[in-house]
Amino acid sequence: MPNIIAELSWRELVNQTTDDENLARWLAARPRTLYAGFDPTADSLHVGHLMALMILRRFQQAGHRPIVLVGGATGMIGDPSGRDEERNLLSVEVLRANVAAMKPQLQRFLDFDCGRNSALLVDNYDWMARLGYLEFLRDVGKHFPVNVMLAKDSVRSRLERTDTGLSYTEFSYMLLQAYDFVYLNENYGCELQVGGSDQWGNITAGIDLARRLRGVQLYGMTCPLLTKSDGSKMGKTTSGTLWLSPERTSPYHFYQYWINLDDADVGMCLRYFTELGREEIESLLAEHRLDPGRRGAQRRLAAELTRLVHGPDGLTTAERATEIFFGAEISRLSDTQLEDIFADVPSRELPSERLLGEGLSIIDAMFEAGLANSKGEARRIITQGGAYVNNRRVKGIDTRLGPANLVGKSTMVLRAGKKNYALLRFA
RNA sequence: GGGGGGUUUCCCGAGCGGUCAAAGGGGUCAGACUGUAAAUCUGAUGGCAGUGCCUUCGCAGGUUCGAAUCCUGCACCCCCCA
Repeated sequence: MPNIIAELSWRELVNQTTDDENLARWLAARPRTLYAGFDPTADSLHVGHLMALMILRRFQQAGHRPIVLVGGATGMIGDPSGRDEERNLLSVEVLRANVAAMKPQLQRFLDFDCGRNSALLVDNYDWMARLGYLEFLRDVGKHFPVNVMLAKDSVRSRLERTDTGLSYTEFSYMLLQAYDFVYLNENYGCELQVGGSDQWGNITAGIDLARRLRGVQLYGMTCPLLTKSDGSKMGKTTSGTLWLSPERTSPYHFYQYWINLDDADVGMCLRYFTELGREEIESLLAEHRLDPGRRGAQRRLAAELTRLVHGPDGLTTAERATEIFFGAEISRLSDTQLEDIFADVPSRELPSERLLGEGLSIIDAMFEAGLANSKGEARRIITQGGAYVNNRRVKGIDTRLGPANLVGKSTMVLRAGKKNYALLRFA
């Protein structure tokens, strides 16, 4: 079997393991079953999940069996790890819907139908829900010394803060996750848990519990926490999270995020998120150093990821839109071409009468198109020279738009700043 | 249950009863420079109309010519003692 640890190591995906000496050998001996947990806090996965997904994917390709555990139960509690505030709890119905929505996305990364190492999707609600409190305290809680729990990073850091507290509910979280591991071991032969470095405490808690409860030795591995060189969170933009579902984040925007990635982060992302080999990544980075302006590494990264997440069609759409937005002349396009290319761009329909007579004021146009949240903001953008109609800068605040400004028969392309487009259609 | 501290515009945070749409920082947005990058610099940053009106300082009342600033009640948060 391929040496999965070696593979993960050169990609710098290994932060810590519970057995540095033997883990590689243990994994090479025969196919193993491993799991990673995902909180179903939304109806889509996002970029923050990518690293764990890719790790599971690599394990599967190396012949191991990955289990995706969604925390239908633990999501109701909330993991305090890496959180500086108490969480809001989610309702059962919402969690259910979220879990269901995640499945098709997972299928892009993992093969759920490939024989003996098919991936598995489990929801801990299925076993947690019927667990009685007394039973749980007796069988699980008994094995957790409170002083050990208090020493865990996730708990201690929260207790050190004076402005927020830590509820008993969140404090108990690690017991639940520990129990998950034991449960998966008993029922699916799962012996390894992987997660972000902030999961270390929870993972080791599970390993301890398994040893005390069943006398079995389980393993854990964490990957580094994903942060960008400037300290901001990967996959977060001003407009919010970068989601994996096309409904929430269009392929174009997804693609653009990676194109725009800082030089400093592109190597890391290629290693973490793509399946390109070591040599190929090295040579991409070498080229990039010679001519960073071409953004060759970013382009490749964006292409690989967009194809993986949105398929070849999604990639094509994204690339074509990019071409137009950052190059070609808009005025030559027909209505159908526009519709195609700008499919991702927010559009707004207005009655065509508004173009007649005096015409539509540029302030109203920017506001109606959603490029400004208020007319004051529209005014500001225009005054400062950031407003464009069909990629031509608008000269002044008194500009009015008439039928002459239409591209094709009924469309107008507005832009605020360098990259924010919106369409106005007139019917 | 008792005592103390807190709740300000996107975030942090300052705010003598009037000159507070509210300092400062961060963020964000736009511009310049660039490589659809980073850094830097400039400007903007409650809403609508323009030198005025409206909404905002946890919630609800009250005192006052006038309150984010004072009083009362309520809610939530934190800390300490039981």
